[in-house]
Amino acid sequence: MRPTTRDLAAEAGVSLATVDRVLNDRPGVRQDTIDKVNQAIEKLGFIRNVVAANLARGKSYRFLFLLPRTGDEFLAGLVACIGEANQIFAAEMIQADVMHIHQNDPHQIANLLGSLDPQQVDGVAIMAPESPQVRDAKARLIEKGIDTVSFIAGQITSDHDDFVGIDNHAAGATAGRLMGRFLGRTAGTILIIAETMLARDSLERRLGFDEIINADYPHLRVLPSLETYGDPERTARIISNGLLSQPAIAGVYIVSSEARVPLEVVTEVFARDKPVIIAHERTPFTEAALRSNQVDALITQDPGHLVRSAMRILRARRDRREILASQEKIRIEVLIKENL
Amino acid sequence: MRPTTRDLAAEAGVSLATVDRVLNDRPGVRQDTIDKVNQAIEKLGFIRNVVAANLARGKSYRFLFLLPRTGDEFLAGLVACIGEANQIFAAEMIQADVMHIHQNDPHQIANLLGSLDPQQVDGVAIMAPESPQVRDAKARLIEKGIDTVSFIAGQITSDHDDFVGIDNHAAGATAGRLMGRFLGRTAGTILIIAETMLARDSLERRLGFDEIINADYPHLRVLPSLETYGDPERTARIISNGLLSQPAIAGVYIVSSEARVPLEVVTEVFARDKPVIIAHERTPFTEAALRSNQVDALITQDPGHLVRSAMRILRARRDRREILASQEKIRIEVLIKENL
DNA sequence: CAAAATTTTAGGTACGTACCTCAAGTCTAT
DNA sequence: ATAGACTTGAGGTACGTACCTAAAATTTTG
Repeated sequence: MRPTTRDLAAEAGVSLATVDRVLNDRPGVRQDTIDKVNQAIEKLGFIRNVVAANLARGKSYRFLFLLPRTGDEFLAGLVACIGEANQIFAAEMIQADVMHIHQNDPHQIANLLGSLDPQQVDGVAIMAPESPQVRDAKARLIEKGIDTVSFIAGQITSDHDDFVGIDNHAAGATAGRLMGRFLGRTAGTILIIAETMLARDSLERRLGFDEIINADYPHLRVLPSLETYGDPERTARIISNGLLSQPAIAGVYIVSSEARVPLEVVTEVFARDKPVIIAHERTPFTEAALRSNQVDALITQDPGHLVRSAMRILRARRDRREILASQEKIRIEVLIKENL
Repeated sequence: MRPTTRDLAAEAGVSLATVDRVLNDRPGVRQDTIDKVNQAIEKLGFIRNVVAANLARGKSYRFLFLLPRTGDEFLAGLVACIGEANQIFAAEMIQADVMHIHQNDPHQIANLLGSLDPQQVDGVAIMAPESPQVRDAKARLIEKGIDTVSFIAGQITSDHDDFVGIDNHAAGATAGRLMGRFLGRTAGTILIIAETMLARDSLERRLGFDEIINADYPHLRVLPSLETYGDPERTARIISNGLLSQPAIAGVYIVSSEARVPLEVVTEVFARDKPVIIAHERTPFTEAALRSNQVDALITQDPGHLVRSAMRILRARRDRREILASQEKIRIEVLIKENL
């Protein structure tokens, strides 16, 4: 059997109360007594039964996901995954809620973060572009005792803030490599479509993509990014324009996580002589597009894994526990028709 | 707050003891009382606190992984993952051990399974080729009250036996598609190297691979499989022979999970004019080969995920709980240099 | 209708830990 | 030496559930 606090007390030659004080960093214990207990912990290989501890504390974890308010399918999928994760984690008394934010209003995000009550929320996963306001608000949250992680987007604020998501530079490079290999000796230009290049993720993906194409595929030329601003009409217009000025389009890389509108437009415009198309994220739409050969490959990150990972990391920080890095590493997945 | 058994008892208008009998399927409760309690469960949305229940029961889960005795790197990685998983799951009183088996001796495997004591082991994850003996032994284990899952290899015995691993037909198809696309218009033959084609996984991979190549890449021809039987010398010999008779080799697909020896031989033989090489599983060796461009792509399954998934499934079956399918689905991953 | 069988209640203890109080012990400084 | 501070011990209750016993209530059976 695993040693308990009783065994610890006996081994260290102290009372249960003292063991408890040491384990929970309570004051009023002399240093050498602390050492004695720690030695006993070492010797017995005592592992605190977190589950019993949380039961005794009546503790539960309440986390919050702050997600952008757009209605795209990737986000809808994320919200669904949070619901599923709540089911799994219910047994461990973990519960996550979702709040939506205006992505382009850092002030509002900062205000919302500022208004969070440590009594109500234990940790927040924030999916928002980096900005000084948000960074400062995060720092204040941590001071208040609310943990934060950057979720999918955004940057690493400090040691207290993990990033849950993929390396977007590598994701872009992966897209670039696949584009290069799929095109083989075909020469031509590559259209890049993004919602906005102001987002750090899009920028990094593009950089990674360019790096590979420029280094290894000199017969391909990457065009300047077309920005859709999420507007279907604008998307149709700029892609058509892009085509007129650049007829020899061999590939299309859709950088942003919402691929639906760009894909629909591209599919319509290139009725035949379809270029190689690579997009991001798995949604019902992109999945169907992959099945029907409209898209050649998807670069994705598993939304379920993202959500569970964020929740596990937030919980581990609450418990002052280490995480298992290998489990929390979010992989850059490559999806083709065959491994859907 | 989440409702407790007390709330349940109050709501159903019965005592705690009766609630307990209903929850744990103990005898001595009239059907209409059972119904009353179940209605209260529905109404309150009662979720049993599994953690408190296990604490009260003093229950722990002891699982066993039966793995082949070969010394390849993929297996070594698996064993390491089991160690890591033990760390994670220690808090939930789950512990997994490893035993090694002779892969080609179904009799011995069956004997070992037969000797397991339900008092000592709660569940077994078995990585072994399918055989009637093993199938029967599994059935007897389930009767004894020990749960089983087929792990990576082997088949689905019954409803009581989940399979933890990838769809090998789809994995082969994925390899086939990548091979076809990477080769582009290059014509030639494709060398298939396997440890043995007697293993169902290798067979399925090959079938999936052939299906794609034959359907979509008529300028490529897949050669008969070369079987290494895990013997380095034999590997070198048959690959050299294969080359002599088939000079126009455009691609190499290494089907088995141990790619090291075949890769070393292939790399040596094709000093220049390297074919497209696709292999399976991520190991220190294959990872290095990918980085140094000796390999073009790896089709992998995440060993950490495999192990954790097997353990979660076995635990869920013990608890008579449902699993979250989306979390337990093992993905067929595509690894290239850029998304390692 | 009474006896027997079944069902239900009421109360307890336990799991491993947290957290509380009160008393007793041990220092340190004057 | 003694007050005041700090340190430790002993005991308790609690978390949500499991599981046990004895007795009470109800139903079934002859």
